[in-house]
Amino acid sequence: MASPSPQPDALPAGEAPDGRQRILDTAASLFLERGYEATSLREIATAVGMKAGSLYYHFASKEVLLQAILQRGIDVMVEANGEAEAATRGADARTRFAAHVRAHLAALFEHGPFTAAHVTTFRTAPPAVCEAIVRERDGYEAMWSELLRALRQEGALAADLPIGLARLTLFGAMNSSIEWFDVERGELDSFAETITRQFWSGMST
Amino acid sequence: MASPSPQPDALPAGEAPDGRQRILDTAASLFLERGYEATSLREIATAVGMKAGSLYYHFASKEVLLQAILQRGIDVMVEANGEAEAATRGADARTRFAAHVRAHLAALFEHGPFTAAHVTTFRTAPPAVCEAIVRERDGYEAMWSELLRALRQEGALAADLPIGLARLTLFGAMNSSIEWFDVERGELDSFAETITRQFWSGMST
DNA sequence: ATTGCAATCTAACGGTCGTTAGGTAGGTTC
DNA sequence: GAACCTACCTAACGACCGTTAGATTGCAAT
Repeated sequence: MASPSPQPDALPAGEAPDGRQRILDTAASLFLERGYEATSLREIATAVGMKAGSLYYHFASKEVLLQAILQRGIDVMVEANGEAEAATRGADARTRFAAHVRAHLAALFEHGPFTAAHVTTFRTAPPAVCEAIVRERDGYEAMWSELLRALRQEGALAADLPIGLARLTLFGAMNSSIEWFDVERGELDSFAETITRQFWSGMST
Repeated sequence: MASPSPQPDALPAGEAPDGRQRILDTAASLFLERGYEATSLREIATAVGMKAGSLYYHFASKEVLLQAILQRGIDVMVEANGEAEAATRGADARTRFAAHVRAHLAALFEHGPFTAAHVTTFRTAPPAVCEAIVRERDGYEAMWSELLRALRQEGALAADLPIGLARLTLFGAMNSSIEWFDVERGELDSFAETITRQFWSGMST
């Protein structure tokens, strides 16, 4: 009979991720690429070098596996956001905004497939999984709303800016880059700067 | 043995959609809500009031059904875009831009679930389906790129605006509204105007 | 050497999936 | 009224799915 998950999610220090970690990485990649329902546990197991039944030593069900991945996706975002916050405390408004944009994109492209898999999978995830992680999700969105509200209060953003809608369009633009931005070919810094300028100053002359 | 599809896709004039049409509508809704893989033919058939096997009188396979829906999704977009083009010919740059934004959002929310299902389903659709519709998709995207290029040439958009990237972020922002905009509660006109202003003028003061 | 635990495999279970062959009811045409 | 066509239904097929119980392997501690 399968025992409960024996190890935490974050990999300890250096190298050689163990079985559970490799399952998480591989499954996140496959969920991102093909979707949750279209990916079978046998596919995941084969990619990891196991048999399907062995996955149940690490995860109680496919849904629990997805939940762990989506959870980790938020954790990556929140952490990147916190670092951007700390690194630009006291800086001018545009610099802070740019740092948060860059942090969000870094979570999507530079810290494994977890955040990207979260973004593409959440909407159609099983209800039980959504409910289990929706609180942290709301928390991350609230962090962004508070940032925009603070910038507006400083006079850097338009006084009549609808913050909720502005955040959603910004999220939509950044998250959609999963579908078309190739982190191997483009520089993330210049990409982040372009998106920042686009939203900060608009497209018109 | 099932015969080939006996009727065209567009409903003729007035009322009472026939079997094929109701299958398309229902399947598009379900694909949009739960995703393609997560929706079974038996679910679709039950929702339409049929048995699963009967769907094969109208569609040769589940993939062909999806392809018809995605195709229709593009058709709706292209048509809305063409109307916006015709209705604002000769108008000033911002008016034309706003009309195209409004047309794209109308395709998402006011002409059935086809375009929305297209946007949410295309990325993870079976390769054969993607290849079958990618040409028309590219065509629609080219229409937008040409619009932005024309506006830039008129001097209405920033001379150094990266058109490809600007189009992608705009698409990302508009299409993401599928996840959060409720057409029952909000007015589409004011929503379109807010997004237009956001991209045209930016958020900063 | 023996015990014990962690991690994986084997082999199968019931269920659901997309799909198909063949039947059938009702309307239209000759 | 016989033939035909349209639009469904019935019943099943094989494949694959998530999941489980129990066996197995290898290493660590005793």
